[in-house]
Amino acid sequence: MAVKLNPHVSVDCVIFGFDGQSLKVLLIDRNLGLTPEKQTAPNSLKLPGSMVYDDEDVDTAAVRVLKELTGLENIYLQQLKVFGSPDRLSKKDDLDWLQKATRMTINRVVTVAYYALIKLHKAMPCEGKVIWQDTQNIPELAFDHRDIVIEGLTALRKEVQYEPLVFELLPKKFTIRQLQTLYEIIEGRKFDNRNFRKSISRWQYLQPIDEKEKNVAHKPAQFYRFDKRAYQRLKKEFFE
Amino acid sequence: MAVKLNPHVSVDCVIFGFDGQSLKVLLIDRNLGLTPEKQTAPNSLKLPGSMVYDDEDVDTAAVRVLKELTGLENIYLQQLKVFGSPDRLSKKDDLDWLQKATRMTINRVVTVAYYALIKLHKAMPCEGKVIWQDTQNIPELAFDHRDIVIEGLTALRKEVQYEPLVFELLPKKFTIRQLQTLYEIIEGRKFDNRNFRKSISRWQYLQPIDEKEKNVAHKPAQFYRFDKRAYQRLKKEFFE
DNA sequence: AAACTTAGCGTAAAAAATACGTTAACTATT
DNA sequence: AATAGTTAACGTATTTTTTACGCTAAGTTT
Repeated sequence: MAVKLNPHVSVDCVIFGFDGQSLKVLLIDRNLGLTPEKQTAPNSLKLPGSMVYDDEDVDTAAVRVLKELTGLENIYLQQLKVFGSPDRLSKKDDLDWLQKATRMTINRVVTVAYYALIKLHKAMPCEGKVIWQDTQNIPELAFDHRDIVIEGLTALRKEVQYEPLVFELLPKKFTIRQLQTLYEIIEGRKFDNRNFRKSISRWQYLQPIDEKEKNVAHKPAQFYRFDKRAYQRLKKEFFE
Repeated sequence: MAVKLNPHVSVDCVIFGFDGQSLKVLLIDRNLGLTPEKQTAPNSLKLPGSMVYDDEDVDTAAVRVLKELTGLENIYLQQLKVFGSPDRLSKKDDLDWLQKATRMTINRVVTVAYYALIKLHKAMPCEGKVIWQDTQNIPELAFDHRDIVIEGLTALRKEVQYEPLVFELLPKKFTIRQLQTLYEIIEGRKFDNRNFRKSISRWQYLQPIDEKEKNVAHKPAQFYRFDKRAYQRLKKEFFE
């Protein structure tokens, strides 16, 4: 490895995506491509992450992990929480894997967890190499990564109440139905469609575009887009 | 020092207190008690913090810092954010001080910032040794501690909207006026007293006690207390 | 006893949230 | 060509919450 690592601090990213049906989280199978004897036994799924380079900003390390994996930049990325228990690496499989992956003897890593929101329909270099796990059903993962995912879900559910995060997960053009479905999935409750429309009709940053659904066996829905500039302007005005 | 340190990860605590008039943050003067020639030049004020011990949970380190300083336990304490820029220690004074304080050559520390809320009127062992700085006016501090304080204020302002954090800052018994004043200071805006009373009258966890103000030159105010159990019960019911 | 000061209640109006029914526009099927 | 099936999109009445604003109460000081 060319770059010097800081063997004490890592970053891990909980990357969320929405496929129209359900909320997914990106997981990596650390056994993928390894010969059977090199593989670690169960819980081979983990979050994407990396040690922080020796002279690298921690936040930058998270951006790097995202870029390397998805090819995407300018993604919504937030610090989630630090996981700093001294026995985070207590499972033997995890320790072994870490040693092989970093070629260092490590017995403690404090990790800074981030969560990111991406538009799932975009083509990504990691396609086929990663697992998009449904967030309704998170299996046991490597290290304390299951806890991290759950913490990420909690944070997303909270933040989505106050910030228009859903637009980071939806495609550029979307219908009101898609918007409502996504809110319903994240918040885990149903909305009355008529009242939902009424409430979002106040959002000046939600703009209809000159396009409708096609080839659907029902009345085609209007497409909308998120006007980020309008949103930021309104937010600024609000604070003045 | 008897305990082995992890020279890469530290914790820093933004400790808030309310004296009835204004919101304060606890700062330490690192020159205090040093002979003049040993003192570091300007910006000698810093947040309380510590390196994380080698086998210590990061959260536990923050609890320890709080306990050592204030003697208090079971304090409201939340992770705030990680400050992980590689040039956090860029000021020469800061590096020198760190070297003296830890007796180690350190060129990078990732710090996990926490914020804590305490009841200011309680007696504390650190009394006289620390500075309670008004949050309206935070001077330049050591390291990036000014940024950390500002981040702490932002987090407090946000959280106070959704959680009854104010009761961690108020004395056990308090008046509605004190409660309102604290909200006004944290949120930086005024409330209509009549409407304020109306809105809090729905809070079932806010309970009048059998005591009123004494020796005040006006109608004495009713004292109230925060019923934490009732709050937790109501919160639990809400999520079911 | 009069003046001063903050506590504490109440009502009317506006805004937001909730509950609920019907028509519109398309495709697929006969 | 007509019918059935499906989701889009709109509107109104009711309840709840928020906002705006005025007056009396209960102490201390002079």
